This record gives sequence, structure tokens and C-alpha cells, in this order.
Amino acid sequence: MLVQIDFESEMPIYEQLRRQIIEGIASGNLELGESLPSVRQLAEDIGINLHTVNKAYNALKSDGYLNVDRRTGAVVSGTLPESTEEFDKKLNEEFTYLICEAHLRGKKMEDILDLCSDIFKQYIKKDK
Amino acid sequence: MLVQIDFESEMPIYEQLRRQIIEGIASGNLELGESLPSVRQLAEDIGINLHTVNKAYNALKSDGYLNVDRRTGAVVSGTLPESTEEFDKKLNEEFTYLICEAHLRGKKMEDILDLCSDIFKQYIKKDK
Amino acid sequence: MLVQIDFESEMPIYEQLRRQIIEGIASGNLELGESLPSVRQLAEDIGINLHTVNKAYNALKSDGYLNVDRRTGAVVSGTLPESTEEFDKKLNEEFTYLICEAHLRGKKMEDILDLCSDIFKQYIKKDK
Amino acid sequence: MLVQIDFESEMPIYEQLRRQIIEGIASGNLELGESLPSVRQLAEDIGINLHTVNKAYNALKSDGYLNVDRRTGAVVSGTLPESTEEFDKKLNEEFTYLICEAHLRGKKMEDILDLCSDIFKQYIKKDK
DNA sequence: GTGGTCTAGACCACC
DNA sequence: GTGGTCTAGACCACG
Repeated sequence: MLVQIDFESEMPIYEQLRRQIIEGIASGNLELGESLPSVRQLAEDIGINLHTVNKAYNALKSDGYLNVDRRTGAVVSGTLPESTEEFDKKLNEEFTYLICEAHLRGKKMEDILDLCSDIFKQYIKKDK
Repeated sequence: MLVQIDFESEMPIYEQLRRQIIEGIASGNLELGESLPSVRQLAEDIGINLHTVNKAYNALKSDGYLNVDRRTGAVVSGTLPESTEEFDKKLNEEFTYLICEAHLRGKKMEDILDLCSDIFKQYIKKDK
Repeated sequence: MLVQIDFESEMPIYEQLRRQIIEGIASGNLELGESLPSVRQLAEDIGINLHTVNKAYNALKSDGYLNVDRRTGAVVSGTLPESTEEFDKKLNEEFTYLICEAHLRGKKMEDILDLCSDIFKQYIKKDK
Repeated sequence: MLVQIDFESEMPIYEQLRRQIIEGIASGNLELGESLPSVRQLAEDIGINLHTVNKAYNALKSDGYLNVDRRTGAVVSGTLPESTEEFDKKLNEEFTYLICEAHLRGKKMEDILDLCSDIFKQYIKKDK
């Protein structure tokens, strides 16, 4: 799996990494149960500090996406977390904001729905 | 227009404010050309720092949503900004991440499309 | 509130700190909504690194005991987290282990119950 | 006696093993003077490293729960260790922390005492 | 002045 | 060799 960090971005590096791993799992590039590189290895590959990788891994761990300990290293969780009320709320808020701004920029409802369908078709290759 | 700040949120106050103004314009609660409260006034109403409101207004100005000058105060732009390549890219990235995580949490494509439609119908009341 | 770290202990410093803050809240030495020292301040007082304090604060934050952000610093949460199935399980396991070992060391059921009552009476001064 | 290791747990394997042996002795599943499997055997049964079993056995030995030597293998002590001041202190500290956190999660003194009684009745079947 | 992020480098526990 | 902990010091975002 390829990781692409934008060092100019306002988004923290660990957050970019976190998101890309989530996208990797969703798209099937990372399979359930698959091992991830060690923090040191990945840090070296990307050219960042190992603590930054560690932070991303631990964030994913506490959300239930990864199992990570010193015995096994980091492994994609075998069973993914269920939807929580909190997540639904966050999802709703984010979508609301994005759709509002998209509307102001001239996007129609159709455009948004098409965009979502396209993303779904392009990224989501495996049912979990 | 009512502004609701969540002081416990991870999201910076100025960003919460910025988003609510965008949502206000999209929903028609704020009309094109309408005047916003002065920086000082809004800061006092919400109970936040004056610089925080300023930061939100300036961010909206540089995106073309507001016109701000010393004499007239802050006014919603009469003509909203066109969609830019940069914006499309950001929109695509955000949607991609959200949809991937939603998928991992068990959401189906239908759920997402329904959510988008619902938001559109609920929030977007006026064509610009 | 007084913090006492045992630098010889096997228990990580941040974990000792975390526990003492929990005990402080339970005993009423720290009131709901009360501000804690800044990470820098507390780190200096104790003579440890600020990142270590930060880690303790963040652990307490993610368990819902503290609110911590750069606007307000660290504050004891106004509403404490509810009991979760996970917590109950952990509690049960820990008590089971401790009681078994205590039994092997000659403690009777009465001794254990007395110990628990005593701790309750000594530490828990306020109903939340 | 059945040993159940949770490889996902934060707790080191040797510590899980150590605790389960203590619980086994307390519950009477392991009798005083009873032989334990050899390090090699147990390691193979559980599917863990030989050194890990060794570490658990040695910890139990130095606490007086096991006699371990090259000829006889590991045997549950015929006479269990007395309570020490050090142990009492540890017990007190652990109970204090657990009770404080339980209180914050809404447990009443009654709940805690009931839990302790239940565990005692369920686990402790034989007097030593 | 507050916490957040990132880097760097050290030592330790576990397996 | 793996992650965990701790230290140290720098810069930034926020209010």
C-alpha cells in the first residue's frame, strides 16, 4: 500500500496517515487481519518520525480499526467497529457542512449524489 | 440567525462560526447582500473573543462568501464564488474519506445517498 | 491537590498520575468542573516531562473524565462517564484476580469486605 | 486446568498466565502440591514462547506460590506464603483505585460489596 | 499562556 | 525486532 503525505497541508501528518489507512481498508488494499509495516519501517519509508506513525496507529487502535501491540506489531482488525450514535452524528454534521458549501459553489443535488456513487463504485471493492 | 458554538468541541471556534455562516447562506437564513453583525457585536453575543470572529469573517472573505470593509462591515456577497478546481479536489477528498469510513462502519451506498438527499431537502431552501 | 509519583515503580508515571487524578475526583479533592494545572505547570511541579503529563491528561480525556483543549486547559468533566459493559468486565476481572490472591495470602471474605467498606468510607466523600 | 490467553489483551501473556495460575490455586482447580506441566509442555499447549511460560513460573516462584527446580519441574507450594506488609499495601492501593473509578462510574458501595461476595462464593471453593 | 504537533534519541518490556 | 515510555526542545494554532 502506498502512502502519500502532503507536508504542506494544514492537516496533521498523523491524521493524513490515519485517513489513508482507513481508505486502504475500505478499498480492500488492506485486508482484514493484514499486517502493517512497523512504526519504524513506515516512518522511514515516508520520511517522518516514528512517533508520528505511532500516533496514527494508536488513534486507529482506539477506534477499533487496528490491533497494535508489541507482540504482533500493527494488524488490521479482524472485526470492524460498529456504527455508533457519535459517529452518525459526526457523519451527519460533516456531510451537512460539505453539502451546504458545495451548493453555494453551484453543485446541484444530482452532482452530489453522482459524486457519492462514483466514490463508492471506485473505492469500495469488497464487502466486509 | 442563531449561532451555536460548542465550546467542548475539538473544532476551533472560528471554524465552527465559519461553517455556520456558510450553512446559513446555503439554507437561506442569510440572504445574499444581507449585513452580518459587526465583529464586536457578534463576539459579544456569542461570548467569544473579538479576534475569533474576525478570523472567521476573514476566512469567508478570502473565499468570496463575504465582503468585508471598514465602512460597511461584513456583508454576504451578492454573487457567490464559482467552483474552483481546488474546491472540487477538496470536496472529493473529504467525501472519499467520509464515505470510506462510513462504509467500514456498515453504511451502504443507499444509506449515504439517502443521507445526502435528506440534507439537501432539509437545508437547501433557496436557489442562489 | 497533591501528586505523589514513585519513580521506582513498575507502573508508568503517566498511569500513576492518571490514577491519582481519578482518586482525586472520587474523593472530592478535585471537584467537577475544577481546573487542573497546565501540563507545563504540573510537569514542573512533579519534575517530569510535559509530554508525560499530556499523556495522562489525554487518557483521562478519552475516558470522559477530563475536558482538555488549548482554549480552556484541562478541566474536570462536569458530567462523568456512565458505566460501560467493557468497564464492568474489567472491574470484574481485576477484582477476581485480587480476591483470589488475597485469599491465598490468608484473607477471609470478611477481611475483603471490611477493606472495601473502609476504602469507601475513607475516600468517597461526596455523591456525584 | 484450562488456560485461556487473550492475545489481543494489553496485559502481557506471562502476566495473564501468572494470574490464571493464582486463580487456579485459589479456586482449587490446582491443588497444593500438584505438579504443573513442564515449561516446554505448557508453552506448546498454549502456543506461546517457552520463555514466556518460564517468566510466569519464576514470578510465581519468587512470590512463594510455586516450587520450581530442574528435577521435579514446577509444583504448587504445599504451604502458601503469608501476607506481607508489602502485599497488603499493594492490595490496598489496587482496591482503592478500582473502587474510586467504580464510584465515578456510578457504582454504589453495595454494588462493590455484592461483587466481592459473589466472586468469593464463585471462585473460592476450598480453604487452603 | 494554553495544548497540539513533530522531531530526535534513549532505554525498556515483550516475544 | 516490536511497540511502550520518557525526555528534550522546537514551532504552531488558538483565544
